[in-house]
Amino acid sequence: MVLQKRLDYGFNGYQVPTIPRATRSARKRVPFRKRVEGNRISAFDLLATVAGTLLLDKESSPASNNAWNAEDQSAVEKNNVKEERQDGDQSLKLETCNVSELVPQTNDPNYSSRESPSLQNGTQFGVTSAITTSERLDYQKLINGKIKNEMGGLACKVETGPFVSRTPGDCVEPVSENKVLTDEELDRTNKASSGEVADKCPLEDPLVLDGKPPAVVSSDSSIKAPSFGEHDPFISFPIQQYDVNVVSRDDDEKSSGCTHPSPIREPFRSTPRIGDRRIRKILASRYWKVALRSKNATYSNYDENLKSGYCNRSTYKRLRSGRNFPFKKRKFLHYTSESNSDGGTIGEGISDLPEKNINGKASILYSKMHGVTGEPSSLADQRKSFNSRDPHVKLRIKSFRVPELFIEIPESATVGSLKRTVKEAVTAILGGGLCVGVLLQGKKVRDDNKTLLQTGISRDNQMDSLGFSLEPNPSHTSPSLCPGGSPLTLPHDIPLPLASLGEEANFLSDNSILIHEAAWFKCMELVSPGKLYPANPGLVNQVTCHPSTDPCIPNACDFIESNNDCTASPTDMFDKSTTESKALVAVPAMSVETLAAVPVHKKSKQSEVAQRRIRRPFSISEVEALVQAVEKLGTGRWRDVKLRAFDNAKHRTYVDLKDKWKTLLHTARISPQQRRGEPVPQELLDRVLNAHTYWSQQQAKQQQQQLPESCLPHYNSTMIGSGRCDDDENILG
DNA sequence: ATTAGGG
DNA sequence: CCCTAAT
Repeated sequence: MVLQKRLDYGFNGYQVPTIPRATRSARKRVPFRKRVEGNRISAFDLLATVAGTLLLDKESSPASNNAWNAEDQSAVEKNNVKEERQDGDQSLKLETCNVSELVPQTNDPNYSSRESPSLQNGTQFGVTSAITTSERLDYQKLINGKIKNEMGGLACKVETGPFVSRTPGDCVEPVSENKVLTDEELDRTNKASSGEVADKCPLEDPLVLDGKPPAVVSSDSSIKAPSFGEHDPFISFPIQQYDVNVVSRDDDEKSSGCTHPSPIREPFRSTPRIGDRRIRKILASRYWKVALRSKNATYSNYDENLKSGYCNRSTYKRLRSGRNFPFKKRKFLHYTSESNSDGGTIGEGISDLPEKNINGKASILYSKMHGVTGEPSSLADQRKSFNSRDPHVKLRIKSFRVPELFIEIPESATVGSLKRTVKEAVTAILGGGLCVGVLLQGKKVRDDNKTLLQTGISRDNQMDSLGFSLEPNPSHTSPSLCPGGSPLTLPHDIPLPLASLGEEANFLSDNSILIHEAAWFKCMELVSPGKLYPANPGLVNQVTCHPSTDPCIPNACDFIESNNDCTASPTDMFDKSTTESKALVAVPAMSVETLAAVPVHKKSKQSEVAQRRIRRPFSISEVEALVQAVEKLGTGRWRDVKLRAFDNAKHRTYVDLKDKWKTLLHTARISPQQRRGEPVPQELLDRVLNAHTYWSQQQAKQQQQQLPESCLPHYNSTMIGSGRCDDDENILG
């Protein structure tokens, strides 16, 4: 129960920082954003925290959880029926967590064209598949703020699908994921598993290495593709894998680029039964581990827990949607880069590996990387440019994938604009927002100063296990990317925990993590499960950062609550709620508002521009209509002016009209020489002045005399010589 | 949600 | 046009 509350509580404010301005009608006023600087927490701290928490959670009784849930569900449903279809946001997500396929070449010409199936299919794609599934599911939940009822069964299936074949209704083992993770954590931290000993390095797991991607990939299409909202002009396309590679792979086809809603009920592709617990555990842990690298996966972790643990999709949905209500209308014009790179290695100069470590030839390779969007097919051809001089290491990277993108675009947008948008996003990523990671035998090569020879890359026997990964560069605020937060990328192999932070965590170059207040909130929740910390916007939270030198050994948590000025504890809300279910409804709503306040990341200028509405100068006829309406209605009734004269102009809000009147007035008052833009006929400007004068007088009179409206004089537009007052709507008549 | 006003 | 404050 505690877990349930905590999870719900902590998962908000997610994309709050990025509040794009789309169509005016769709824009949602959001509370003043505040910054909470200095929320720092090390990934390891969080790991330790959550690991411990999960250990506790694992012990919680599923039965009791379900009991609570069943009870709660009805209550929640009653309270939130209206949230059923609050949002039809559709977003386009280009997702990939991928790694290049690298085809090492020896001097043996016969070897040159050989692929590295183990690395590709096993190490990378298998993982990717798992992530993709979970992320997509979660993504849909997040974006749409809803889960179709049909999703419930699916949700359970999704949770286990990739790993163990289960029947659709199988929702037992609600904390199975936790359990798996916990075991994994124990493996990692104590080098001793509570159960069987899993491979220390999952990447080396034979099943993963040479196995095909989990069949769940093919079922991805059944999860994504949310239905279009009726009132939402935006379309989202969950394009999970934006594969720019040259080599087509069947594995990915079904999960890539699907933009069409698919029957959610499509049965989950039955996965080859893997009964072995150990394998399952490994896979699951991998799933967790990788999933956390995406903010979406972030949620999926908990979401899965939530769903699987309580088998109650309705409650889940409502809680979810309830929490998200402030954002239901939010539109995302920007595109956000999200890291879910498999490597998880970020920073520390890995990005410059091509130049440094692969002399000469590397530059070609690198430039080709950047040119991926333009002419990806030429990548493979670059192989020929690798001369075969002995001291050189010859590499062939057959493909790269761009990191995950998240794009939302109005459905009124043209296909061309969609293409451009995607292109820009991809280009932006490739243009500098990337790190390149090097993987050797599944391990990240962090020391950039080592030579290839020293590292062993030059040895033929190592070539099979050499890989590259494209990863968003957290320190790089790529233009048009990440306006609301840097990608969730971990400096080390950080399993699950940070997933809970999602986009709210920014990883800094010093291995510390700048977290949003929401993230802080989650942390505190995890640290003190019994206590619901208030999400006080003014709260300055700090978590010291003690990155461990051993990525496998998380440090102890060291939270420092610098100013816990709790004024309104959410627990108070529980006190007023008779039932816990109500509290569960209430708390998320509160947390949303508060959590909504914390964009840590500063928006780049370009993203700012991208979000800004396009400038649409008023035409003369529009000015005419505006002037006429104001003459009739007076100033200060902009809503009426809008309805009267601009009801059809969706892009003109009453605020716009008010602003335009303001500028018109200003224009009328300045000399013609000072005016810019399309000249407004002097006649109109005169009318503006007259109307303004008149209505100002009326306003003054009204204030002085406190006369009722019916006594006010009739404004006669003919007094300025041009207009006629034939308007029956003139209330002053 | 509107309105008013500064930027 | 944006953003905020005040209704």
